[in-house]
Amino acid sequence: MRHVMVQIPKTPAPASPAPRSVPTSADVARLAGVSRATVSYVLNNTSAVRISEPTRRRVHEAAKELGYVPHAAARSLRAGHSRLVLMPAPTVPVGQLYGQFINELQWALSRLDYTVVQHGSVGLHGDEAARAWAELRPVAVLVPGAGLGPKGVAVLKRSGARAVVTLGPESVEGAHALLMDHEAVGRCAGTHLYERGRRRIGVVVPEEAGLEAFSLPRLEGVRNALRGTDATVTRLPLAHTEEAGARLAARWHDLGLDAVFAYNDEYAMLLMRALQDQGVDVPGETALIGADDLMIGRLLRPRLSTVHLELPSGRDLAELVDRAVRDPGAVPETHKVLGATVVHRESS
Amino acid sequence: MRHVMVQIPKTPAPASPAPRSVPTSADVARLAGVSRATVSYVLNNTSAVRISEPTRRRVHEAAKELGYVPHAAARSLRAGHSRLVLMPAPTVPVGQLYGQFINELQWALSRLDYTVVQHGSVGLHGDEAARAWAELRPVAVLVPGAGLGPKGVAVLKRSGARAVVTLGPESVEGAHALLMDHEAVGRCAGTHLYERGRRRIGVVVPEEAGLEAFSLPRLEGVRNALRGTDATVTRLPLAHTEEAGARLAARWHDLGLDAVFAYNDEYAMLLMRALQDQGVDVPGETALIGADDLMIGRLLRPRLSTVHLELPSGRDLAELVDRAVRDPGAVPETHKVLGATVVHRESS
DNA sequence: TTGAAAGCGTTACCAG
DNA sequence: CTGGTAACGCTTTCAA
Repeated sequence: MRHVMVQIPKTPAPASPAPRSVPTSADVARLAGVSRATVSYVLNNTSAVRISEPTRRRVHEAAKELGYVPHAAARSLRAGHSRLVLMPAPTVPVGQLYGQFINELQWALSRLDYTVVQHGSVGLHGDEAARAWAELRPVAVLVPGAGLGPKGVAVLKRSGARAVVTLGPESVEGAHALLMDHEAVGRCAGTHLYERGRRRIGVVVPEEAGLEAFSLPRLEGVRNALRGTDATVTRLPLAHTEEAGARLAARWHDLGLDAVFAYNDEYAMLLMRALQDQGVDVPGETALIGADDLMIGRLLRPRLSTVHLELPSGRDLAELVDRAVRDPGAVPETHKVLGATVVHRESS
Repeated sequence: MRHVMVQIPKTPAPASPAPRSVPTSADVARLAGVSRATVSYVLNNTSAVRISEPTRRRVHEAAKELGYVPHAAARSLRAGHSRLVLMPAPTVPVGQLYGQFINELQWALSRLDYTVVQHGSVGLHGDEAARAWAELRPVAVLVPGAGLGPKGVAVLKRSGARAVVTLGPESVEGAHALLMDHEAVGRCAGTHLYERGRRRIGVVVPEEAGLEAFSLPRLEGVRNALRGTDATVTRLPLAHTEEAGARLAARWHDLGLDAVFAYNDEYAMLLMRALQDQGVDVPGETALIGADDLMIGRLLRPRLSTVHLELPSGRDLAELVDRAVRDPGAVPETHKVLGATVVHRESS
């Protein structure tokens, strides 16, 4: 059902103060009785020019009185470049792990005097999105996940982006790459389960769209870990609903698995509950391991084994961006940044 | 420990193709052999002017060949306004509920031809942040939570924002308000627990910073629900860690509570686990209710009672924004938009 | 149907 | 130390 807004009457606004047009630096200059250049010098603390203290004060007062705010577009048009770092806003509900990383990154970049914006590019795909981003003439673009091709990188660079950094499974021609290879996550999990003596291993693959970029490499990682052994790998599609969990658990004995890597801790929790409701002993009958090392894993009984991911620090990435911006000609760097380690608890 | 990036050597870039400067509409015009005006007409499909088909083709081809992308700043500078809707990027790890809402909203706004960006304003507070936003000259600003005062609203409006919408506990002078009163959430929970016969009621208040805007109204709501009854309300500060949960549970018998409203489902899960580890029966000895109606609540045993929140639809909000932009003179609307209903499961 | 020119708000250069 | 002026890229009015 659509939520209907309930309007609350308010007293009419008190004679709105004449919708003046937006004040410009010229207005400030007029009010302060100086030239526009002087205003610019004062407000930007230009060190090449000395302005008398009384003049400075008059300018600052005039600016405050008018509520003057500089026009970023005009400024960067004149300057020929901006300090804007753009990243697409996440379109899928993203874990707290990633959210925290983004935050750290934003903080680190703003310390370096960049403005960070997340562009809500819903429905735009690949190079289409790249064009939309390019219109804002960002000095750098950070793109998590796949989806940006060499064409897209070229568009961005031709539009003045001095650094394009991808955070994803593989590097893209022309862009710096932070390789976050989720294959390693699966490999960790697979190896762990094998070492614990398990041989018939299931791998949960979320049915929710948009997660393939992570889930398929993780599945592949398990396959790679077990290639050439006597273990088998079974792909287990699973939607993140109670019913789907129950359905999967219902056919558990037919599946005959003795271990599962559950994509991440949230799916692991779902599956653990479903298995327990079904009377399947964890880890006795079936070992279970998740990934992402979320808090909920520690709260389950048995405590959930998991693959802990170590993302790069926001500061490191911010510095990479800054370096790339300062030296755009440099050969794109490629870094492996996804540390994956098993946290062995009770469920495996 | 700081994560160290591991560099992977790459083959040098193949003689980077002459770092041309970014192509402008003048370049397109030159290549197509027409004037800049014609380029603008063609690329914007200006209906007031008819351009011959061959010319159109030449312009399009030239634009594609150069990889021309229009300069948003120049465009909006000339136009005197932008189609940019700005919202601050969330600084605290935000629940999936809110994340989904943001996404829906972005989609709806882009359907209406707005560009949505989330501004990473870390460290900036209140009116300081408002100034930073104003520099981008957004046509509308959406601000969740408190923190924006009437001064901030004024700055934004003087900078040309035709709509300022707050989503928070109270309305702000001059801005449209979507009242998301979390007091109602607490009221629901308190009433529910009272009706279930509970009288000594604890309320979890997260110790994590940045959540006060939600947690305090929720606490207050419980107080309001129970004012004038024989029930007592005890404030329970709690950090979201296993240890903090165990510490709280350890003194449970001393506290002598028979019910808890746990701020939200995540804190409820933490507390439920700690209580169960301590041998406290839920709901027999202590009833427990969360909020936000997350998936994890359904997976707990006993299943977690919760307060379900109904946020406004992204479409409704997008339409409010659009209306406000089209008619900036209108009296600011104030809507109550937070539907709160108890979902009674097994834990209360 | 196309072209020339003005102007949006800034800043940097160069005279006073 | 300060003021005039040009230029950034684009759209739009007016003239051809």
